[in-house]
Amino acid sequence: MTSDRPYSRAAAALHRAGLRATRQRLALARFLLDRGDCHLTAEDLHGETQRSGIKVSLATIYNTLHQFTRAGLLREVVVGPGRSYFDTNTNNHHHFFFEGSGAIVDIPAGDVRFQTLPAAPAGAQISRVDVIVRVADSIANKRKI
Amino acid sequence: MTSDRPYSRAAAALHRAGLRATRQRLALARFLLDRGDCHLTAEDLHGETQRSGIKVSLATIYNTLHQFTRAGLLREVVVGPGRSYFDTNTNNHHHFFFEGSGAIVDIPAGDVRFQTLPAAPAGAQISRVDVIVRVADSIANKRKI
DNA sequence: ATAGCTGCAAATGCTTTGCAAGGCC
DNA sequence: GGCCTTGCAAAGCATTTGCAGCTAT
Repeated sequence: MTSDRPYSRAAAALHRAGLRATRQRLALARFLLDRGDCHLTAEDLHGETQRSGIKVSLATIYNTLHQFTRAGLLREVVVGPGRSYFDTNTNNHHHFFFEGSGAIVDIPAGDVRFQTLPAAPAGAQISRVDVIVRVADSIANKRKI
Repeated sequence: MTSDRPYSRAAAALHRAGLRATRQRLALARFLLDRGDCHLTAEDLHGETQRSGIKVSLATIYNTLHQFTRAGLLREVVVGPGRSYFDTNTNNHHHFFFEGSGAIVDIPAGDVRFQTLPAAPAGAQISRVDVIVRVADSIANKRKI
């Protein structure tokens, strides 16, 4: 099941999401799904596609990232104002955020277990619980947040 | 101890933070410290001061909010890209985030208890653990995030 | 054929900065 | 008086949008 060809994985994912299999979306899907868990900004992804000779405009990257997120293929992680990461790991898990470098690193779901969680407010239901463990790393100010 | 005059509370807080007690900072400190726990954007605060006839420029609001945050008088809460709230409650606690309306509401620290927390990565120490409970409210799209 | 996509560039929205004038200690 | 602050306006950055042309189905 994990041995599907990248091509069909990406195409299937798009099809499941009800999105047309355009050249750009296939390229981005393959870029994101082939790689293991990682965290990218739109800018990062744009840089990588360009370096790989794939022509996709930044606007399309943004649109596509949001479509993928809506389709459940990605998760958006917000750690600071004006800084959105898209996470290729959509399973339940959490994040370390390095305040000095601005990097984020996965925390496996099993490493965070709750003893108590609040009830959802009346008329609302919990859609997700995000835990961000902020850590102070020594490489302070390498990249300001 | 809670009966200090607002004036001295604000002035004392500034002094403790090593900030000069200027008219603007005193006004903002009083605005923020007198009010119970709440969550404001820079824009919110600017609107309120203006409505109260206090003249403070938006740039100064931003600078001051960050100075206060650095001094531990406020906490910054980030829930979406391009949306920073400043929280007047600096005690350990967490937040509900209403995806539909964009509102945030405190969760008392006691309502979230951990059974397991990950160890800090090598060479780093945990500075804070933020829990954001995202809830889907019915007022969807009142304010897009 | 046609509804849906893409790309560019311009627009938006939040936030920061540069610098002269003003105010606290 | 000297140095920190302020305010304005302009710059900056990440992200979104409008619209003409292109493309999967």
